Amino acid sequence: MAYESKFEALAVPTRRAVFERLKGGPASVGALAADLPVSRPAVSQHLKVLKDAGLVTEQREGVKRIYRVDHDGLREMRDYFDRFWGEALDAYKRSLETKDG
Amino acid sequence: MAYESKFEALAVPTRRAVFERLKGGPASVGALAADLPVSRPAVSQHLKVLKDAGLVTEQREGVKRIYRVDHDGLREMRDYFDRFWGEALDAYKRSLETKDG
DNA sequence: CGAATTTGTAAGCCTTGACTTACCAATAAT
DNA sequence: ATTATTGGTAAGTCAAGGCTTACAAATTCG
Repeated sequence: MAYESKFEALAVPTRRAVFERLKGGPASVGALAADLPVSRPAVSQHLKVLKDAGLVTEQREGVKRIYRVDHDGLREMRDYFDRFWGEALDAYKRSLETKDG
Repeated sequence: MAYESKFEALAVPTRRAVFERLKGGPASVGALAADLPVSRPAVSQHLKVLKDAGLVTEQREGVKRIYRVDHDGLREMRDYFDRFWGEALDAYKRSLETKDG
């Protein structure tokens, strides 16, 4: 799963709010929509984007659909920034050594 | 500096390409544009967004402007996902304990 | 000063996408 | 079977923004 779609998914405030809401635990579409200032279809559409991006999972329970944070997808994003941080600092250190030497 | 603008800034592929290019070291607008399939004004506009988001810094050197990764802004993003990861896992562990107990 | 270099900005085009309402499908309950 | 609950999908509207070309400002060099 590429980063591309994850960055795009998390860029929209409403969609990130859905994602952060799921951080506290699983929830149905209706429950999520009840806490947000947008319509239920809007939430449903956001969940589809998050799911396609690999950031949430869907589990059918009767007529309801329970959404949860996808830990694998979340870890990818955490790793991206951990690595970015390390590489940026390495490059910076190298530039200092070059100037000194 | 809020997360909002940083997520939005990194969501656009071209803009993230600019940011990742800067990870390897500072560069001028023209140098960045030379490596990307968009015009120089486009790169300039992306840099403005990245700067306003606190992800890059600008330093004037004569007629050139050197852009660099803003380590503070980058750390904010890294910390965001580190924290998110921890909190999501905590919530998950709690849910397991509740079910078991 | 006048020409060249480097970059930001303005105007305009055009696609993308977030949101709403309306509708349909699927499961559950009486 | 009929009704209620839950949620995905289609169609349409509207604003946001990425990109380009054209232009202007600032610095450097001869």
